[in-house]
Amino acid sequence: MVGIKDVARRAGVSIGTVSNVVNRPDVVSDATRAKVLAVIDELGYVRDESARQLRAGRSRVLGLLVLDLGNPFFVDVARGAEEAAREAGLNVVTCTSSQQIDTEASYLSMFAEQRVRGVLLSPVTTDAGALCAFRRSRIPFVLVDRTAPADEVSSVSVDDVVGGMLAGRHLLETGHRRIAFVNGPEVLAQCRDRRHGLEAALAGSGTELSTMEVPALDVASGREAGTRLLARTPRPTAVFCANDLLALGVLQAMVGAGVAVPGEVAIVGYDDIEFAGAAAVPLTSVRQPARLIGRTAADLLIAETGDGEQPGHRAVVYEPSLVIRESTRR
Amino acid sequence: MVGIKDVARRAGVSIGTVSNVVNRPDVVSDATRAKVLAVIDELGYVRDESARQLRAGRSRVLGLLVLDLGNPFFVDVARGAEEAAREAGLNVVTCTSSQQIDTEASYLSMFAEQRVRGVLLSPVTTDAGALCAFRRSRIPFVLVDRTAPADEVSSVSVDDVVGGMLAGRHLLETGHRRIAFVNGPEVLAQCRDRRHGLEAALAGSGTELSTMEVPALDVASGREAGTRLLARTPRPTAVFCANDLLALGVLQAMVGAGVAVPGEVAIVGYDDIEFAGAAAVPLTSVRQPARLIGRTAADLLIAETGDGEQPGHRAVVYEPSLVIRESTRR
DNA sequence: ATAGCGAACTGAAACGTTTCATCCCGATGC
DNA sequence: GCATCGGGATGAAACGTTTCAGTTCGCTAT
Repeated sequence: MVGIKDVARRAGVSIGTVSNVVNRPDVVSDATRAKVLAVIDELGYVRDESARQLRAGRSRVLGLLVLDLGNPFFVDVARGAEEAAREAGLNVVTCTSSQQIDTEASYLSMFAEQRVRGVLLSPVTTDAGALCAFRRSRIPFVLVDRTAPADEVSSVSVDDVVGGMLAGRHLLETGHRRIAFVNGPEVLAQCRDRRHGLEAALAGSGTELSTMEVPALDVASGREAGTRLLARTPRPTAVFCANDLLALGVLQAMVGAGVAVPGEVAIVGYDDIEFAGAAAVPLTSVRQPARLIGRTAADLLIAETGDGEQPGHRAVVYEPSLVIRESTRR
Repeated sequence: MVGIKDVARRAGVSIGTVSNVVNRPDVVSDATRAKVLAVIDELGYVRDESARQLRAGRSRVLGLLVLDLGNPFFVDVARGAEEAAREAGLNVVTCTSSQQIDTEASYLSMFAEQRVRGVLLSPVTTDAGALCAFRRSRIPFVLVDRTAPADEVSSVSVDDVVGGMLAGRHLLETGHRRIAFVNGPEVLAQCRDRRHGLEAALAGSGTELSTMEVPALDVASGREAGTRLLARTPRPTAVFCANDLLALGVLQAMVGAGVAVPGEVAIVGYDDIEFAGAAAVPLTSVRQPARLIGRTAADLLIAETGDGEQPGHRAVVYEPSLVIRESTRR
């Protein structure tokens, strides 16, 4: 591998000069700069980021750890974060914890070893050891899609309780009194909060609510849940899913079994991913501003990693909104 | 930041011993090891990967650069690659070129600066400068979802010509004689090949084929293409899309306009992403073994980065298959 | 003529590891 | 009692940068 000293020798200048040509081209004379650049090109020199970073003490990358990249919601979050990072001259490396607490821990320690500039984290759970251990590394981080006391850490999230309530109220208004809630793992705060919101909306309405917890927030789990719901008697007249992926799965099961949606069963999803509108029956869904979340979180993080005075932590909470489509049309 | 020498001082041992505790615990006595580990825990020492890598000369990560992470097909490819990498004790950092040649170039040079162990690349185009420039870095790489002469570089792909033919033949067999092809940017080999396959299948059948090139392979572009197709007279009786995302968009436009699918217009997609089966009308699609592609590519790459004798390049080509669903049912 | 100045460049230290030759020392064999 | 051995620890070199205190040198102002 060709290094800076090969370039220096070949160009007949010192190592420091080559470094200057690369990093502060203005302090070196035109003639020298041209000569060095020519040699760099000739030798195909590429500077070694690890040496650079070792010297600098910190890197130019942000870590982003999300629950599931198979969920377009998080892909959009990632896009937003990348945009913001790019504007600040930083790179983002995106990883998936797959909702596994140990995968999360392993990626966090990888980030710590890389001396990442900061971390955007959509945590599986905030009270477990992995996060606490990471805290000790003193690397700044911002929680994504998850609230936290603002005196401890910044966070950007959407009010999931309100989201659950929006869905619940909408189902009440459309006349449903036997509702099933297909929820993801309750370790996830999102899932707990959405349930609480739903329950609050339904409270005192005399509605019969049954909750079913599935192991993963994906289409396959939704399909399975849908099949199980079909076997129930009496069958619920509406299904609220913690997630659009689950909702798409449930929908598939219904359509496959010849059950009319929304005629016999209404369905509400969550996230309003792009595919929700293109589904067998376009899905009513609780929309979250995914891209904005990613962007805001990255901005907050970048502000906290700045060398200037620390801006203090903030907890940004966005409001979700309900997008009504065919799947709950009366 | 606490370094190895802080640990050494505190534990009353040499730097080398601490390093041994971390990397080769067996060569150090039980007593010393325990003492050092205690200090590591107490001080919260995390080793600095950049220093480690600087010394080692190469990193433990593979770079993966795909065309679009918004496309679930590539998410699956990434999953496959990560699986394989994890088994080899390597990490994968995944990036998206968004089909922009300059974004691609920028990520490739980032990979080169990181001294990544190897790169999995789904290139925008193989004949442009970005790739040639990267070649000079001597970092091993494998092409993903793209063929190349096996004497130059390894590749893992699916036969897109066959895929296009499968779609074309199926539409012929289902009686269509006026077909529209909604294609992505023709700079992408995938798009060119699929068109060639389609044209080959239709050749001599007296079929009227019109091709429309859209700027991006996403749902929005599909929707737009669908709207334009609706305005045509006579309207095509079938639409083949270079991509499931496009197909979903076209489908949305059709359904939105009250055009019956497959009654008035049949639709065929490509990739068979999970959402294809859950669409408004379940999509007929050309399936590609996404996860297997990622896995195989990573395996090939890892073999090439091994220190042993070089295994030589290979070009793996998988066969696509047609999944027939409602959208082309007669 | 000389002091002073600034532009351009140099040389070496420092960053935090890993590795390897070396050293120490107690035990073993004769 | 002495040479040998080997487990265990040490110290320093090396990795490729960046940075910064110096050095050189041609110019300008006095």
